[in-house]
Amino acid sequence: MRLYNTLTRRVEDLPPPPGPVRMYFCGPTVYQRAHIGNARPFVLGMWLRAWLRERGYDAILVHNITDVNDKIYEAAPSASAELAEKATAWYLEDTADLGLGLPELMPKATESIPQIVRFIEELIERDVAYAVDGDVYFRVASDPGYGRLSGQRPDQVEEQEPNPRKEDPRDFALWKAGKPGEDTWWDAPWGRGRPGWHIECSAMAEDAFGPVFEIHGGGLDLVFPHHENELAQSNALGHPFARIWTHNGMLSFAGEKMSKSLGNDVSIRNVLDTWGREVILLFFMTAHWRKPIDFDDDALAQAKAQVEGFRNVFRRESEKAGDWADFRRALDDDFNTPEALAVLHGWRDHDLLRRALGLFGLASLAEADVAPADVVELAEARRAARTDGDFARADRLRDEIAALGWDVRDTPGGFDLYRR
RNA sequence: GGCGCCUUGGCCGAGUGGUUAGGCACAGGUCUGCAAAACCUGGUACACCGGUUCGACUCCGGUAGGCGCCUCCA
Repeated sequence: MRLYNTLTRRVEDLPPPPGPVRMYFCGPTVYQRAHIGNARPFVLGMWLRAWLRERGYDAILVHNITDVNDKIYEAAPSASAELAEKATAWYLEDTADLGLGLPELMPKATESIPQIVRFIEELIERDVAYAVDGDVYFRVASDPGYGRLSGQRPDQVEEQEPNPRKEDPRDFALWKAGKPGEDTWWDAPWGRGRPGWHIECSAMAEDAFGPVFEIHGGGLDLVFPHHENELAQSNALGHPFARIWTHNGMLSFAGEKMSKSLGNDVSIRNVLDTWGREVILLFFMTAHWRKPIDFDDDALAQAKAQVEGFRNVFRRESEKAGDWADFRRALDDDFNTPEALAVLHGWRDHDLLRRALGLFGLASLAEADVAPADVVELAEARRAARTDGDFARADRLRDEIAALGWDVRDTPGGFDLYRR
Protein backbone atom coordinates (compact mmCIF):
# COMPACT_ATOMS: atom_id res chain seq x y z
CA MET A 1 0.00 0.00 0.00
CA ARG A 2 1.45 3.31 -1.09
CA LEU A 3 0.36 6.86 -0.46
CA TYR A 4 1.57 10.25 -1.57
CA ASN A 5 3.25 12.14 1.25
CA THR A 6 3.12 15.93 1.13
CA LEU A 7 6.17 16.08 3.38
CA THR A 8 8.48 14.18 1.03
CA ARG A 9 6.54 14.93 -2.17
CA ARG A 10 6.71 11.27 -3.10
CA VAL A 11 4.49 8.23 -3.11
CA GLU A 12 5.67 6.13 -0.17
CA ASP A 13 5.14 2.61 1.04
CA LEU A 14 3.32 2.12 4.30
CA PRO A 15 4.92 -0.20 6.81
CA PRO A 16 3.73 -3.79 6.33
CA PRO A 17 0.52 -4.99 8.02
CA PRO A 18 -0.66 -5.06 10.72
CA GLY A 19 0.79 -1.62 11.25
CA PRO A 20 -0.69 -0.02 13.29
CA VAL A 21 -1.80 2.86 11.10
CA ARG A 22 -2.91 5.69 13.32
CA MET A 23 -4.62 8.45 11.35
CA TYR A 24 -5.53 11.94 12.42
CA PHE A 25 -7.70 13.90 10.01
CA CYS A 26 -8.49 17.53 10.69
CA GLY A 27 -12.17 18.15 11.17
CA PRO A 28 -14.32 21.24 10.82
CA THR A 29 -14.67 24.42 12.78
CA VAL A 30 -18.23 24.25 13.98
CA TYR A 31 -19.95 27.57 13.34
CA GLN A 32 -22.48 26.59 10.68
CA ARG A 33 -23.85 23.56 8.90
CA ALA A 34 -20.76 21.97 7.35
CA HIS A 35 -20.53 22.28 3.58
CA ILE A 36 -19.89 19.43 1.18
CA GLY A 37 -16.20 20.28 0.91
CA ASN A 38 -15.85 19.37 4.57
CA ALA A 39 -17.08 15.92 3.73
CA ARG A 40 -14.12 15.07 1.52
CA PRO A 41 -11.49 14.57 4.23
CA PHE A 42 -14.03 12.77 6.39
CA VAL A 43 -14.97 10.42 3.57
CA LEU A 44 -11.35 9.88 2.57
CA GLY A 45 -10.40 9.08 6.16
CA MET A 46 -13.20 6.57 6.55
CA TRP A 47 -12.47 4.93 3.20
CA LEU A 48 -8.78 4.69 3.94
CA ARG A 49 -9.53 3.13 7.29
CA ALA A 50 -11.80 0.58 5.63
CA TRP A 51 -9.27 -0.24 2.94
CA LEU A 52 -6.36 -0.53 5.36
CA ARG A 53 -8.40 -2.93 7.49
CA GLU A 54 -9.25 -4.92 4.39
CA ARG A 55 -5.50 -5.15 3.78
CA GLY A 56 -4.89 -6.49 7.25
CA TYR A 57 -3.91 -3.29 9.03
CA ASP A 58 -4.87 -2.22 12.48
CA ALA A 59 -6.17 1.20 11.43
CA ILE A 60 -7.55 3.85 13.73
CA LEU A 61 -9.03 7.21 12.77
CA VAL A 62 -9.22 10.28 14.95
CA HIS A 63 -11.15 13.26 13.61
CA ASN A 64 -11.27 16.40 15.68
CA ILE A 65 -13.88 19.10 16.15
CA THR A 66 -12.62 22.65 16.46
CA ASP A 67 -15.28 24.12 18.70
CA VAL A 68 -13.55 27.28 19.83
CA ASN A 69 -12.11 29.95 17.55
CA ASP A 70 -12.69 33.38 16.03
CA LYS A 71 -15.21 32.26 13.47
CA ILE A 72 -17.49 30.89 16.13
CA TYR A 73 -17.22 34.02 18.25
CA GLU A 74 -18.05 36.12 15.22
CA ALA A 75 -20.94 33.96 14.12
CA ALA A 76 -22.59 34.02 17.55
CA PRO A 77 -21.50 36.96 19.68
CA SER A 78 -21.81 36.07 23.36
CA ALA A 79 -23.48 32.76 22.48
CA SER A 80 -20.62 30.93 20.80
CA ALA A 81 -20.74 27.92 23.11
CA GLU A 82 -24.37 27.22 22.19
CA LEU A 83 -23.61 27.57 18.49
CA ALA A 84 -20.59 25.32 18.73
CA GLU A 85 -22.61 22.68 20.51
CA LYS A 86 -25.42 22.84 18.00
CA ALA A 87 -23.10 22.82 15.00
CA THR A 88 -21.17 19.89 16.45
CA ALA A 89 -24.41 17.93 16.65
CA TRP A 90 -25.16 18.86 13.03
CA TYR A 91 -21.78 17.66 11.90
CA LEU A 92 -22.12 14.35 13.71
CA GLU A 93 -25.56 13.89 12.23
CA ASP A 94 -24.53 14.83 8.69
CA THR A 95 -21.42 12.67 8.61
CA ALA A 96 -23.25 9.75 10.21
CA ASP A 97 -25.84 10.00 7.42
CA LEU A 98 -23.13 9.44 4.85
CA GLY A 99 -23.38 5.85 6.05
CA LEU A 100 -19.69 5.19 6.55
CA GLY A 101 -19.74 4.80 10.29
CA LEU A 102 -17.78 7.13 12.53
CA PRO A 103 -14.13 7.51 13.53
CA GLU A 104 -12.92 5.84 16.72
CA LEU A 105 -12.56 9.21 18.36
CA MET A 106 -13.78 12.73 17.66
CA PRO A 107 -12.11 14.92 20.25
CA LYS A 108 -13.28 18.46 20.85
CA ALA A 109 -10.88 21.31 21.45
CA THR A 110 -12.93 22.53 24.40
CA GLU A 111 -12.55 19.15 26.06
CA SER A 112 -8.81 19.07 25.52
CA ILE A 113 -7.84 22.32 27.27
CA PRO A 114 -5.68 20.73 30.00
CA GLN A 115 -3.63 18.86 27.41
CA ILE A 116 -3.30 22.03 25.33
CA VAL A 117 -2.20 24.09 28.32
CA ARG A 118 0.38 21.47 29.28
CA PHE A 119 1.69 21.43 25.72
CA ILE A 120 2.10 25.20 25.73
CA GLU A 121 3.81 25.10 29.12
CA GLU A 122 6.36 22.67 27.78
CA LEU A 123 7.00 24.88 24.77
CA ILE A 124 7.59 27.85 27.08
CA GLU A 125 9.93 25.78 29.24
CA ARG A 126 11.94 24.92 26.18
CA ASP A 127 12.07 28.58 25.32
CA VAL A 128 10.45 28.14 21.92
CA ALA A 129 7.36 30.04 23.02
CA TYR A 130 6.79 33.21 25.00
CA ALA A 131 3.92 34.86 26.82
CA VAL A 132 3.09 38.53 26.24
CA ASP A 133 0.12 40.35 27.75
CA GLY A 134 -1.85 37.16 28.14
CA ASP A 135 -1.05 35.89 24.65
CA VAL A 136 1.45 33.14 23.99
CA TYR A 137 3.35 32.88 20.71
CA PHE A 138 5.48 30.24 19.11
CA ARG A 139 8.98 31.42 18.19
CA VAL A 140 9.27 30.39 14.54
CA ALA A 141 12.93 31.38 14.39
CA SER A 142 13.67 28.60 16.88
CA ASP A 143 12.82 25.99 14.26
CA PRO A 144 15.42 25.67 11.50
CA GLY A 145 13.20 23.16 9.72
CA TYR A 146 10.19 25.47 9.57
CA GLY A 147 8.68 25.39 6.10
CA ARG A 148 9.69 21.90 5.10
CA LEU A 149 6.11 20.63 4.91
CA SER A 150 4.65 23.47 2.87
CA GLY A 151 7.74 24.64 1.06
CA GLN A 152 6.97 28.15 2.26
CA ARG A 153 9.98 30.28 2.97
CA PRO A 154 9.33 32.19 6.17
CA ASP A 155 10.97 35.34 4.82
CA GLN A 156 8.54 35.38 1.90
CA VAL A 157 5.37 34.95 3.87
CA GLU A 158 3.08 37.85 3.20
CA GLU A 159 3.00 40.53 5.84
CA GLN A 160 -0.18 40.72 7.92
CA GLU A 161 -1.29 43.64 9.98
CA PRO A 162 1.53 44.16 12.45
CA ASN A 163 1.10 42.77 15.93
CA PRO A 164 3.45 44.59 18.32
CA ARG A 165 3.29 41.76 20.86
CA LYS A 166 5.08 39.38 18.49
CA GLU A 167 8.85 39.24 18.52
CA ASP A 168 8.74 38.29 14.88
CA PRO A 169 5.83 38.70 12.46
CA ARG A 170 6.09 35.01 11.52
CA ASP A 171 5.34 33.88 15.06
CA PHE A 172 1.90 32.41 15.57
CA ALA A 173 -0.45 32.32 18.52
CA LEU A 174 -0.63 29.35 20.87
CA TRP A 175 -2.91 31.10 23.32
CA LYS A 176 -4.99 34.22 22.96
CA ALA A 177 -6.01 36.45 25.83
CA GLY A 178 -9.75 36.76 26.17
CA LYS A 179 -11.37 39.74 24.45
CA PRO A 180 -14.57 41.56 25.33
CA GLY A 181 -17.58 39.75 23.91
CA GLU A 182 -15.96 36.33 23.93
CA ASP A 183 -18.13 34.12 26.06
CA THR A 184 -15.89 31.09 26.36
CA TRP A 185 -12.52 31.15 28.08
CA TRP A 186 -10.28 29.14 30.33
CA ASP A 187 -7.78 30.15 32.96
CA ALA A 188 -4.16 29.40 32.20
CA PRO A 189 -0.86 30.28 33.90
CA TRP A 190 -0.42 33.25 31.56
CA GLY A 191 -3.97 34.48 31.87
CA ARG A 192 -7.57 33.92 30.93
CA GLY A 193 -8.18 33.15 27.28
CA ARG A 194 -8.42 30.31 24.78
CA PRO A 195 -6.12 28.21 22.65
CA GLY A 196 -4.90 29.02 19.16
CA TRP A 197 -6.04 26.80 16.33
CA HIS A 198 -2.80 25.01 15.54
CA ILE A 199 -1.95 23.90 19.06
CA GLU A 200 -5.36 22.27 19.43
CA CYS A 201 -4.55 19.74 16.75
CA SER A 202 -1.04 18.99 17.99
CA ALA A 203 -2.40 18.41 21.46
CA MET A 204 -5.39 16.33 20.41
CA ALA A 205 -3.41 14.18 17.99
CA GLU A 206 -0.73 13.47 20.56
CA ASP A 207 -3.30 12.96 23.28
CA ALA A 208 -4.79 10.20 21.16
CA PHE A 209 -1.64 8.66 19.71
CA GLY A 210 1.42 9.85 21.56
CA PRO A 211 4.35 11.69 19.97
CA VAL A 212 4.39 9.76 16.71
CA PHE A 213 1.74 8.38 14.39
CA GLU A 214 1.49 7.28 10.79
CA ILE A 215 -0.85 9.56 8.87
CA HIS A 216 -2.10 13.10 9.22
CA GLY A 217 -4.76 14.19 6.77
CA GLY A 218 -6.78 17.25 5.90
CA GLY A 219 -7.65 19.64 3.11
CA LEU A 220 -4.93 21.02 0.90
CA ASP A 221 -5.70 24.47 2.25
CA LEU A 222 -4.42 23.44 5.66
CA VAL A 223 -0.86 22.70 4.60
CA PHE A 224 0.16 26.22 5.45
CA PRO A 225 0.03 27.51 8.04
CA HIS A 226 -2.00 25.01 10.03
CA HIS A 227 -0.07 21.82 9.47
CA GLU A 228 3.29 23.51 9.16
CA ASN A 229 2.69 24.95 12.62
CA GLU A 230 1.49 21.69 14.10
CA LEU A 231 4.67 20.06 12.89
CA ALA A 232 6.82 22.87 14.28
CA GLN A 233 5.17 22.70 17.71
CA SER A 234 5.50 18.98 18.06
CA ASN A 235 9.00 18.82 16.64
CA ALA A 236 10.00 21.53 19.12
CA LEU A 237 9.25 19.05 21.92
CA GLY A 238 11.33 16.41 20.17
CA HIS A 239 8.26 14.57 18.91
CA PRO A 240 8.44 13.14 15.38
CA PHE A 241 4.67 13.68 14.94
CA ALA A 242 3.08 12.44 11.68
CA ARG A 243 5.11 10.33 9.25
CA ILE A 244 2.90 10.75 6.22
CA TRP A 245 0.80 13.81 5.42
CA THR A 246 -2.15 13.37 3.09
CA HIS A 247 -3.87 16.44 1.70
CA ASN A 248 -7.02 16.10 -0.30
CA GLY A 249 -7.85 18.40 -3.22
CA MET A 250 -10.49 21.06 -2.83
CA LEU A 251 -14.00 21.13 -4.20
CA SER A 252 -14.59 24.05 -6.51
CA PHE A 253 -17.93 25.76 -6.79
CA ALA A 254 -17.23 27.69 -9.95
CA GLY A 255 -19.60 30.49 -10.92
CA GLU A 256 -22.19 29.40 -13.44
CA LYS A 257 -21.28 25.74 -13.00
CA MET A 258 -22.47 26.11 -9.44
CA SER A 259 -25.09 23.61 -8.58
CA LYS A 260 -28.51 24.81 -9.68
CA SER A 261 -30.26 22.08 -7.78
CA LEU A 262 -28.77 23.26 -4.52
CA GLY A 263 -28.48 26.98 -5.07
CA ASN A 264 -26.07 28.48 -2.63
CA ASP A 265 -26.69 25.88 0.03
CA VAL A 266 -24.00 23.31 -0.52
CA SER A 267 -24.21 21.99 3.01
CA ILE A 268 -23.71 18.27 3.43
CA ARG A 269 -27.28 18.19 4.71
CA ASN A 270 -28.72 19.79 1.60
CA VAL A 271 -26.71 17.62 -0.77
CA LEU A 272 -27.78 14.53 1.15
CA ASP A 273 -31.42 15.54 0.96
CA THR A 274 -31.24 16.45 -2.73
CA TRP A 275 -29.02 13.71 -4.16
CA GLY A 276 -28.68 11.05 -1.51
CA ARG A 277 -25.64 9.57 0.16
CA GLU A 278 -24.84 7.05 -2.55
CA VAL A 279 -24.51 9.71 -5.23
CA ILE A 280 -22.22 11.78 -3.00
CA LEU A 281 -19.96 8.82 -2.29
CA LEU A 282 -19.82 7.76 -5.93
CA PHE A 283 -19.10 11.37 -6.87
CA PHE A 284 -16.10 11.42 -4.54
CA MET A 285 -14.88 8.15 -6.04
CA THR A 286 -14.76 9.61 -9.54
CA ALA A 287 -11.73 11.79 -8.89
CA HIS A 288 -8.40 10.98 -7.33
CA TRP A 289 -8.30 12.20 -3.74
CA ARG A 290 -5.46 14.64 -4.33
CA LYS A 291 -7.12 16.39 -7.25
CA PRO A 292 -9.62 19.21 -7.16
CA ILE A 293 -13.19 18.40 -8.20
CA ASP A 294 -15.78 20.71 -9.68
CA PHE A 295 -18.96 20.40 -7.74
CA ASP A 296 -21.94 20.94 -10.05
CA ASP A 297 -25.18 19.33 -11.16
CA ASP A 298 -23.62 17.74 -14.20
CA ALA A 299 -21.02 15.89 -12.15
CA LEU A 300 -23.66 14.76 -9.66
CA ALA A 301 -25.97 13.61 -12.44
CA GLN A 302 -23.17 11.52 -13.93
CA ALA A 303 -22.47 10.01 -10.51
CA LYS A 304 -26.14 9.22 -10.13
CA ALA A 305 -26.14 7.45 -13.50
CA GLN A 306 -23.23 5.32 -12.34
CA VAL A 307 -25.07 4.49 -9.13
CA GLU A 308 -27.99 3.27 -11.25
CA GLY A 309 -25.63 1.24 -13.38
CA PHE A 310 -24.38 -0.65 -10.34
CA ARG A 311 -27.93 -1.19 -9.09
CA ASN A 312 -28.78 -2.76 -12.43
CA VAL A 313 -25.93 -5.24 -12.11
CA PHE A 314 -27.55 -6.53 -8.93
CA ARG A 315 -30.91 -6.76 -10.66
CA ARG A 316 -29.52 -9.33 -13.08
CA GLU A 317 -28.04 -12.74 -12.57
CA SER A 318 -24.62 -12.84 -10.98
CA GLU A 319 -21.86 -13.92 -13.33
CA LYS A 320 -18.34 -14.96 -12.57
CA ALA A 321 -16.74 -11.80 -13.87
CA GLY A 322 -14.32 -9.83 -11.73
CA ASP A 323 -10.84 -10.13 -10.33
CA TRP A 324 -10.19 -8.77 -6.86
CA ALA A 325 -6.50 -8.34 -7.66
CA ASP A 326 -7.28 -5.59 -10.20
CA PHE A 327 -9.27 -3.70 -7.61
CA ARG A 328 -6.60 -4.16 -4.98
CA ARG A 329 -3.87 -2.99 -7.32
CA ALA A 330 -5.72 0.26 -8.01
CA LEU A 331 -6.30 1.08 -4.35
CA ASP A 332 -2.88 -0.02 -3.18
CA ASP A 333 -1.38 2.47 -5.60
CA ASP A 334 -2.03 5.75 -3.82
CA PHE A 335 -5.68 4.88 -3.27
CA ASN A 336 -6.67 5.42 -6.87
CA THR A 337 -10.46 5.31 -6.63
CA PRO A 338 -11.21 6.33 -10.26
CA GLU A 339 -9.09 3.41 -11.41
CA ALA A 340 -10.83 1.12 -8.91
CA LEU A 341 -14.18 2.35 -10.13
CA ALA A 342 -13.24 1.50 -13.71
CA VAL A 343 -12.41 -2.02 -12.53
CA LEU A 344 -15.76 -2.36 -10.77
CA HIS A 345 -17.63 -1.37 -13.92
CA GLY A 346 -16.42 -4.57 -15.50
CA TRP A 347 -17.64 -6.80 -12.68
CA ARG A 348 -20.77 -8.97 -12.79
CA ASP A 349 -20.15 -11.10 -9.71
CA HIS A 350 -22.62 -9.99 -7.04
CA ASP A 351 -20.64 -11.18 -4.04
CA LEU A 352 -17.40 -9.67 -5.22
CA LEU A 353 -19.04 -6.39 -6.21
CA ARG A 354 -20.95 -6.10 -2.95
CA ARG A 355 -17.75 -6.64 -1.00
CA ALA A 356 -15.89 -3.97 -2.97
CA LEU A 357 -18.70 -1.42 -2.87
CA GLY A 358 -19.15 -2.12 0.82
CA LEU A 359 -15.70 -0.71 1.52
CA PHE A 360 -16.96 2.58 0.13
CA GLY A 361 -20.25 2.54 2.01
CA LEU A 362 -22.14 1.47 -1.08
CA ALA A 363 -23.23 -2.06 -0.19
CA SER A 364 -26.77 -0.68 -0.21
CA LEU A 365 -26.66 -0.70 -4.01
CA ALA A 366 -27.03 -4.47 -3.79
CA GLU A 367 -30.26 -4.26 -1.83
CA ALA A 368 -33.43 -5.15 -3.71
CA ASP A 369 -36.34 -2.72 -3.80
CA VAL A 370 -39.62 -3.90 -2.36
CA ALA A 371 -42.56 -2.15 -3.94
CA PRO A 372 -45.58 -1.24 -1.80
CA ALA A 373 -48.82 -3.14 -2.32
CA ASP A 374 -50.59 -0.40 -4.28
CA VAL A 375 -47.77 -0.24 -6.81
CA VAL A 376 -47.76 -4.02 -7.16
CA GLU A 377 -51.52 -3.90 -7.71
CA LEU A 378 -51.13 -1.40 -10.54
CA ALA A 379 -48.42 -3.55 -12.07
CA GLU A 380 -50.67 -6.62 -11.87
CA ALA A 381 -53.44 -4.67 -13.57
CA ARG A 382 -50.99 -3.63 -16.25
CA ARG A 383 -49.96 -7.21 -16.82
CA ALA A 384 -53.62 -8.16 -17.27
CA ALA A 385 -54.10 -5.31 -19.72
CA ARG A 386 -51.10 -6.44 -21.72
CA THR A 387 -52.38 -10.00 -21.80
CA ASP A 388 -55.67 -8.63 -23.12
CA GLY A 389 -53.83 -6.62 -25.73
CA ASP A 390 -55.08 -3.34 -24.24
CA PHE A 391 -51.78 -1.54 -24.61
CA ALA A 392 -53.23 1.93 -24.22
CA ARG A 393 -54.43 0.99 -20.76
CA ALA A 394 -51.11 -0.73 -20.02
CA ASP A 395 -49.24 2.46 -20.88
CA ARG A 396 -51.55 4.54 -18.71
CA LEU A 397 -50.89 2.21 -15.80
CA ARG A 398 -47.18 2.45 -16.41
CA ASP A 399 -47.45 6.24 -16.11
CA GLU A 400 -49.36 5.86 -12.85
CA ILE A 401 -46.68 3.56 -11.50
CA ALA A 402 -44.02 6.06 -12.55
CA ALA A 403 -45.92 8.84 -10.78
CA LEU A 404 -45.63 6.83 -7.59
CA GLY A 405 -41.87 6.69 -8.07
CA TRP A 406 -41.44 3.24 -9.56
CA ASP A 407 -40.33 1.77 -12.86
CA VAL A 408 -41.80 -1.39 -14.21
CA ARG A 409 -39.72 -3.67 -16.41
CA ASP A 410 -41.35 -6.53 -18.25
CA THR A 411 -39.78 -9.94 -17.88
CA PRO A 412 -40.56 -13.23 -19.64
CA GLY A 413 -42.60 -14.35 -16.64
CA GLY A 414 -44.17 -11.07 -15.60
CA PHE A 415 -42.57 -7.87 -14.34
CA ASP A 416 -40.07 -6.37 -11.95
CA LEU A 417 -40.50 -3.12 -10.06
CA TYR A 418 -37.65 -0.76 -9.27
CA ARG A 419 -37.52 2.50 -7.45
CA ARG A 420 -36.84 5.35 -9.88
C1' G B 1 6.00 39.01 -4.87
C1' G B 2 6.68 33.67 -2.72
C1' C B 3 5.39 28.10 -2.45
C1' G B 4 2.77 24.36 -5.09
C1' C B 5 -0.78 22.01 -8.41
C1' C B 6 -3.44 21.47 -12.98
C1' U B 7 -4.68 21.70 -18.70
C1' U B 8 -6.75 14.34 -21.91
C1' G B 9 -12.23 13.01 -27.06
C1' G B 10 -19.52 16.44 -26.16
C1' C B 11 -18.94 16.03 -20.44
C1' C B 12 -16.37 13.58 -16.15
C1' G B 13 -11.80 11.20 -15.53
C1' A B 14 -7.34 7.30 -14.98
C1' G B 15 -2.81 6.18 -17.17
C1' U B 16 1.73 4.90 -19.89
C1' G B 17 8.14 6.57 -23.55
C1' G B 18 5.96 2.52 -28.67
C1' U B 19 -0.16 -1.64 -26.76
C1' U B 20 -8.49 -0.53 -25.94
C1' A B 21 -8.56 3.05 -19.70
C1' G B 22 -13.35 3.44 -17.59
C1' G B 23 -17.86 6.12 -16.91
C1' C B 24 -21.72 9.61 -18.52
C1' A B 25 -24.08 11.45 -22.84
C1' C B 26 -25.11 10.66 -28.03
C1' A B 27 -26.17 7.66 -32.75
C1' G B 28 -27.36 2.87 -35.08
C1' G B 29 -28.66 -2.29 -34.13
C1' U B 30 -30.58 -6.93 -31.39
C1' C B 31 -34.51 -7.79 -27.85
C1' U B 32 -39.63 -5.65 -26.53
C1' G B 33 -46.72 -4.53 -28.23
C1' C B 34 -43.99 0.06 -27.09
C1' A B 35 -40.52 0.73 -23.43
C1' A B 36 -36.86 -0.22 -19.61
C1' A B 37 -32.66 -3.24 -18.67
C1' A B 38 -28.99 -6.00 -21.17
C1' C B 39 -25.84 -6.92 -25.21
C1' C B 40 -23.43 -5.41 -30.04
C1' U B 41 -21.54 -1.39 -33.13
C1' G B 42 -19.78 3.81 -33.84
C1' G B 43 -16.38 8.74 -32.73
C1' U B 44 -9.05 7.46 -32.18
C1' A B 45 -8.31 12.61 -27.40
C1' C B 46 -4.15 14.20 -24.76
C1' A B 47 -3.59 23.46 -24.31
C1' C B 48 0.37 25.88 -27.48
C1' C B 49 5.71 26.36 -29.08
C1' G B 50 10.47 24.32 -29.02
C1' G B 51 13.95 20.35 -27.46
C1' U B 52 15.67 15.18 -26.13
C1' U B 53 14.56 10.32 -28.54
C1' C B 54 14.38 5.43 -33.60
C1' G B 55 9.67 6.93 -31.36
C1' A B 56 6.34 11.69 -26.60
C1' C B 57 0.03 12.56 -24.67
C1' U B 58 3.88 10.47 -21.38
C1' C B 59 10.80 13.35 -20.28
C1' C B 60 13.13 18.68 -20.44
C1' G B 61 12.47 24.07 -21.38
C1' G B 62 9.28 28.04 -22.56
C1' U B 63 4.26 30.35 -23.54
C1' A B 64 -0.94 30.77 -22.50
C1' G B 65 -4.96 29.65 -19.37
C1' G B 66 -7.08 27.71 -14.71
C1' C B 67 -6.62 26.57 -9.40
C1' G B 68 -4.92 26.24 -4.06
C1' C B 69 -2.11 28.47 -0.13
C1' C B 70 0.77 32.75 1.85
C1' U B 71 -1.19 33.11 10.22
C1' C B 72 -6.66 30.71 12.15
C1' C B 73 -11.19 28.32 5.08
C1' A B 74 -11.55 20.78 4.71
